[in-house]
Amino acid sequence: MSLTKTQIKIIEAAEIEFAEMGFAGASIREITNRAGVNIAAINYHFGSKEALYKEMILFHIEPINAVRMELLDEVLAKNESKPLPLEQVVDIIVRPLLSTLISESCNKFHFMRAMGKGMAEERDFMKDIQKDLLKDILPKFISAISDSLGNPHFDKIAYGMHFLTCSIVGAMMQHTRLGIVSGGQIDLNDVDGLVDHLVAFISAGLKAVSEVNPTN
Amino acid sequence: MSLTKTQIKIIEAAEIEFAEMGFAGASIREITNRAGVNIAAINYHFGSKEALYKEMILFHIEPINAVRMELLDEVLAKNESKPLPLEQVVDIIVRPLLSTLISESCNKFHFMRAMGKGMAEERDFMKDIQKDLLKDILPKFISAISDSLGNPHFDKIAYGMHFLTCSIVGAMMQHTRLGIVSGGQIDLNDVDGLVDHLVAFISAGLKAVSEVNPTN
DNA sequence: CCATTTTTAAAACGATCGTTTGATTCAAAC
DNA sequence: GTTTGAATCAAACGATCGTTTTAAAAATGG
Repeated sequence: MSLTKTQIKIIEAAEIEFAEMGFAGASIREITNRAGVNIAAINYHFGSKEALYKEMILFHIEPINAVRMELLDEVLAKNESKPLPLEQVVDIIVRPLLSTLISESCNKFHFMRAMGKGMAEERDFMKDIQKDLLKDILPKFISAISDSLGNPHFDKIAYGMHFLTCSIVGAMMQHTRLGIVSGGQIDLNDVDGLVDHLVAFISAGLKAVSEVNPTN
Repeated sequence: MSLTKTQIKIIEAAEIEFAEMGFAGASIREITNRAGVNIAAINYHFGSKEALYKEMILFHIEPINAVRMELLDEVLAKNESKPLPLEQVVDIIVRPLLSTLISESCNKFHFMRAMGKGMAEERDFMKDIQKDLLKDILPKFISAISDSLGNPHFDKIAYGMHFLTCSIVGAMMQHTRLGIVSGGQIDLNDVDGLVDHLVAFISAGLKAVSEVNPTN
């Protein structure tokens, strides 16, 4: 689905409103006012508030997921059957996501927060979006991570993937807090610094999880 | 502030509604219906929807923070000036929280999700609650963690505390997803399993973050 | 240039929101 | 038993919600 200019204007306004108010708290009128379009434009162009939210997510994430898949397939092909270094797999999950959303040309801080909050929502249509986004890539990355960790007990993979998701969603949802806790010392636009540290955090965490109670 | 039976009834109903709908999406009428009280009861007993949310948080978290502080002071006293093992500090942050909220006598899954979502909100009153909750204990734990890590560059502490918070908030907010990603194999009531793995994940992650770019 | 479709516009829809009012019930104190 | 204050109740407050309707405007294709 290719989007018209009006649709993109609405999506950009929606990113701000959803980021600040969450899905339920966001106001259709606030979005359309900010976008400079009529109130009816959202229902005309998208069908509903829910559909607008979904389109906003897909608009940004689908290209990112395509890149992720391509990168993973590429390094898997290079490595044949050998397991990849864990850091490499985690990097492919994290870097395309954050470096796309935090770039000098256009910072998508609002979208990051809006999406992070959405991933935490429990409404049915939110879960459907999450399933749509993950159904193709999640199994492949779980498999690659499991191989990298030496195929530990499945519980370890489940715990690890859970914490990995929590870390990434949290880093997106609360990105601006990184500036606060650092007293302004960390530049929110320093995507390489963020990714390097987040990949290190997650990778080391996954390894440690896979080694808890090694006698079990 | 000690709470009456009616106030506790309302808070317990609010936990469910806030967990499922978020703060903005939660309905006063739904909460009071579930609690079996009149619509006006919330404003009579708490003053407002916001005040109810704040009281719900404090009701559960203040005792937990007291336990955390007591445990930290205790082990710090035992250890005199020596830095504590990192795992021990992280354990004191995580275990009192989760073992209080996930107990056989009363599972506070709803509250965990409600609070997790609240910590991710950006409304001013939410930020005020967060500051209230953290202002006494956060500096002490930051100091202890920094010591445990050998007092690395402050950026590492900032990144680490940020990811630590993301992991804990995520684990609370999305606790039920742990059952889904594990295909039901992980018991959501197994608080020791959750805490052991989460502490291992965070501790290893913190160490790795403090060692990123060791030449800098 | 006309016919057709697409897009925008103002206005109102019914529903629900958090809160307040004012009367009533209840329990404890004297 | 009376009084006093707290607690509960039904009802309504004004405001805002997402959505729909109806009509005008703009754009498109022949």
